[in-house]
Amino acid sequence: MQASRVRKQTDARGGDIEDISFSNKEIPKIRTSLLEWYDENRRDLPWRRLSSGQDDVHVEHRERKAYAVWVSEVMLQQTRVQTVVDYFNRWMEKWPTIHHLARASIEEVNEMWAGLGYYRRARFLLEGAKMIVEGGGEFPKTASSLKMVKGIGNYTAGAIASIAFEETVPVVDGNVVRVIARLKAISANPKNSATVKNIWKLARQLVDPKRPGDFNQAVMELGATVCSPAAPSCSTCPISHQCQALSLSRSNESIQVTDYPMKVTKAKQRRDYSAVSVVEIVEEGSQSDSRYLLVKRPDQGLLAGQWEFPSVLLDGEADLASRRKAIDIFLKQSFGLDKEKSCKVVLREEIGEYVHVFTHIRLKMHVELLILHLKGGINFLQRNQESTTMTWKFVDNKALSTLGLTSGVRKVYNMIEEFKQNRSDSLPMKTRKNRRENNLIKRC
DNA sequence: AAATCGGGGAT
DNA sequence: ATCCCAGATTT
Repeated sequence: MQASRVRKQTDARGGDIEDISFSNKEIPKIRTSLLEWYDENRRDLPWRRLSSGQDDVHVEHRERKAYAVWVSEVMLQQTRVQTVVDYFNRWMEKWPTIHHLARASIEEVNEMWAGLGYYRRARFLLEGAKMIVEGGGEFPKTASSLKMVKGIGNYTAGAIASIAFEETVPVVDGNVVRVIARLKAISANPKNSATVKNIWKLARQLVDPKRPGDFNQAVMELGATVCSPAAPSCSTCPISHQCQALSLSRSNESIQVTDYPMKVTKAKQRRDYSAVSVVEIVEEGSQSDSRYLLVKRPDQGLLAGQWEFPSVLLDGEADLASRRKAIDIFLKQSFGLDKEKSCKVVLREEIGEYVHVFTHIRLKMHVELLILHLKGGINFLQRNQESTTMTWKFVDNKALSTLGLTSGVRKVYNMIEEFKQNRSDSLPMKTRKNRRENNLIKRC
């Protein structure tokens, strides 16, 4: 009892955050000003074209909108509007309704999502679509029933319910936290669960029962365009008169609007190191059939289900010899490529390093290009693949440039392309051919 | 409560 | 470099 009191979150004046609420005077002002502003300033976004409101009575059309809102909201989790637009359009073109999506494969979905990040979201979307369609096809229409679907949490449930079905429920995302923290000058840690709970309570007070979907979008739109994290445009803000952070900043020089919400320091990333080998197979005789080897990552964990160049996670910073040894072992165990077999190394060269930064990992990749000449060609790998669970495929140059790839793999491929470009610029064709045939070919 | 899970744009 | 984005799930 005592302990929980001590930890209780407070607002700027040291008061109890649970005592903060919107008065009956400010609520209608905020609703009216915000909706008026939103009607004038809302961005024209693809998922808004279908979801304008309450006047469509046909169930089918309404559920079509709900599906579009669902897809957009999941894509928008921790992801900027600008990034989502193209992915959303491609997705809706391929799977216009939940019934189309329910028939898709996880492989198709993964490729469509490639580059967008947080790949669990895509898997949950597919699983949710199958669940709904196979369970009778009725789209869940309330926030509480929506939350039963994997990948739909508090925010997304509120967003779909209010935008597609006009349920009077709030949403709280990063924008809403910021807007409300400033409106009420809440200096408590915004990551603290008690603070989050109370911001939900405040958002619930505000949401306009006449236009819940538009109101929720208005708050988020304000947070994204006016009440921004670093440089809010208070002079153009429609609810600046209700903003306590702005008011405090005017009466106290040591206070700024951007002090709200409180900044939370994040943990440093773990440091990982990997050896990446871009394996290019050159078939005997036909130079045009040069192909790259891609392997599929496990369907759980980091970058689940995504394709990548063969790579090995290293113990730490490793020297060239150790990295090559690790790659050799990987290729032998996964594909039976080893010294006894009749393959030739046409080229093995270090391309460079690339540091890829995730939210919680800082991965330094050592990239090499490994051109192999196989007498049996690609079929060689086919025969040796039975002993492993590794899923792999070959992709030619053209396909690689259009394929859905994660950002890191795309970057590595660009390094390879650049390397090859430089090499062919600096070496005449004749020299290249001679060097390959006379000097660089070694036994594995 | 803390860790996991991407990627990119703005500063 | 750092922040943070229309977050959710797992541990």
